[in-house]
Amino acid sequence: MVTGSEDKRRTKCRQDSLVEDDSNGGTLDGNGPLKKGPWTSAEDAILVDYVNKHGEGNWNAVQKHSGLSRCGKSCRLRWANHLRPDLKKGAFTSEEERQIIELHAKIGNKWARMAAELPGRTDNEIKNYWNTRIKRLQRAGLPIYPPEVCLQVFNGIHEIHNMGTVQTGEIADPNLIQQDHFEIPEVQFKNLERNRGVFPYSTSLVDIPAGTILKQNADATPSCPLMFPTIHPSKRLRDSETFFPVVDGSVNCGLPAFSQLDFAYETISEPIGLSAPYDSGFNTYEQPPLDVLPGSHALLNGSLPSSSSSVPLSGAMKLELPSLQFLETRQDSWVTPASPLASLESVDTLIHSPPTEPRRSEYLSPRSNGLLEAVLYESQTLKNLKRCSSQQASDALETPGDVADACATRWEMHTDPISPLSHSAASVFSEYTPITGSSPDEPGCVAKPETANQVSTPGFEDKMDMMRPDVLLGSCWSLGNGCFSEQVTGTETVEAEALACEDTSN
DNA sequence: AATTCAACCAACCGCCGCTAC
DNA sequence: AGTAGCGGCGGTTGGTTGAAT
Repeated sequence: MVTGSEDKRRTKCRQDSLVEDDSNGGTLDGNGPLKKGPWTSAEDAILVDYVNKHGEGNWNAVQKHSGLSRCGKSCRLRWANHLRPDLKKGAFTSEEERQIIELHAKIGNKWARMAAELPGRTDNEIKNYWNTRIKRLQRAGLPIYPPEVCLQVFNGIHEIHNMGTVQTGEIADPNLIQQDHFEIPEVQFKNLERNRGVFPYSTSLVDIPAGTILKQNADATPSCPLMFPTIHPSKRLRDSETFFPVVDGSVNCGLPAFSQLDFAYETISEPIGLSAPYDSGFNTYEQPPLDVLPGSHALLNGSLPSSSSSVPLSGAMKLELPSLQFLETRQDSWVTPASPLASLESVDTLIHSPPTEPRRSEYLSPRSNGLLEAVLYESQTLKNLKRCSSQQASDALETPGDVADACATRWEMHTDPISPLSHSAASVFSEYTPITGSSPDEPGCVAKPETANQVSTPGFEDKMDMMRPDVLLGSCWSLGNGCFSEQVTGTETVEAEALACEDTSN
């Protein structure tokens, strides 16, 4: 029985090795079927001889003229990867490794382009090296990019944004690579890493049991966020589909990466501390990590994936990160309309998620709108907090003491001298710890499932509540395949009401 | 000594873009 | 304009090797 894919494959093989058919079937030169597998030295000699005589190219003619029972593709590959005289053998040098990392940070999985920058090296070689490295770093829970590269790339992006433009699409001119044009939104650089470095409680994010969706996202967020390798448009959707595979056999939110990681929205205006952990074993980068956090991860985890990464998060490593769609649709909820993120839409229109409550971006984040808004937000938060206290005092599920503790905690979090206006990703996630339902840093208690139904008055307060990451997170989760169902149950209510508020206010 | 596992490597596969017809 | 062939690219797979247990 021939499956569709098999049939397709046959067709493809026929196309790819048409010469083979011609020679074996048509001319039937006696070579028999095309050979596969490792090349022998004799075959190598034949191929080298042929190329020396006829030059490179016209690979399908090799079999005809040399009697080699290899398809043109195989010949080309063999020549390019092993027989070319200008190939550099041996392990990568430190300089080459550094180049690879930098190039990957800039252009992603463009192996051929990278190979062009590394004379004597092949794309396959670089690709293998990178994949191996990724696995190693992933296993070690380290980010894939060292701090220097992060900073370099980040600066490049800032330059771009400062110029009011965002480089999108392919880098047509290889020289542009040197100019640090990237395809990744700036926001990618700011998420977890900053929070990790600033918030003492941010590490709880990575304390989430490995393999959870949160971890996946945390992993997907380059702790030293650089960029996401360019994915072929035709593959992006496919990648995004697989980017959130079943994790630990239980979690499959069916969401593209960044749907949660983006909740590590930035809250600090300080210069980004791109002090990401790095591969300490990487000899090119000797300085110690500036901010090594337990549980930090490489860009692609899980099997980056793929990512990206296209690595199924759980097994195969996807090296590509998926779409930015949730990054944009969710994170921009915390980004001012003037945020450069908006211009990033063009980064990859294919990956933008369509119906994801764009209205939420209408709510300005106090974290991104200056001190005044921040003060207002804090004021509002306090107001909500008081309301929350009174509401919770009557909540049979909690004792008065619990309420007091919870609110005290919330206040503490909100008056955090370090980041009075911030939610760390960790805090966001911790809010959804089903144990108590209390949110450590929740400003208005609104997202708390038990109290969600108490938020019935549309208005500014509710808007503010909806701006809260836990609300957004809940709505994001609610898009999943039932994962975090407990939380979703509560948040869906919030979200519904939030949307109702939005409708009302609109 | 046997087994397991990770790292490495080579090769294949499928898709895409370009070009010639 | 449509199609087929070709070359190239990126992802993936499978085999080998060596270290660890």
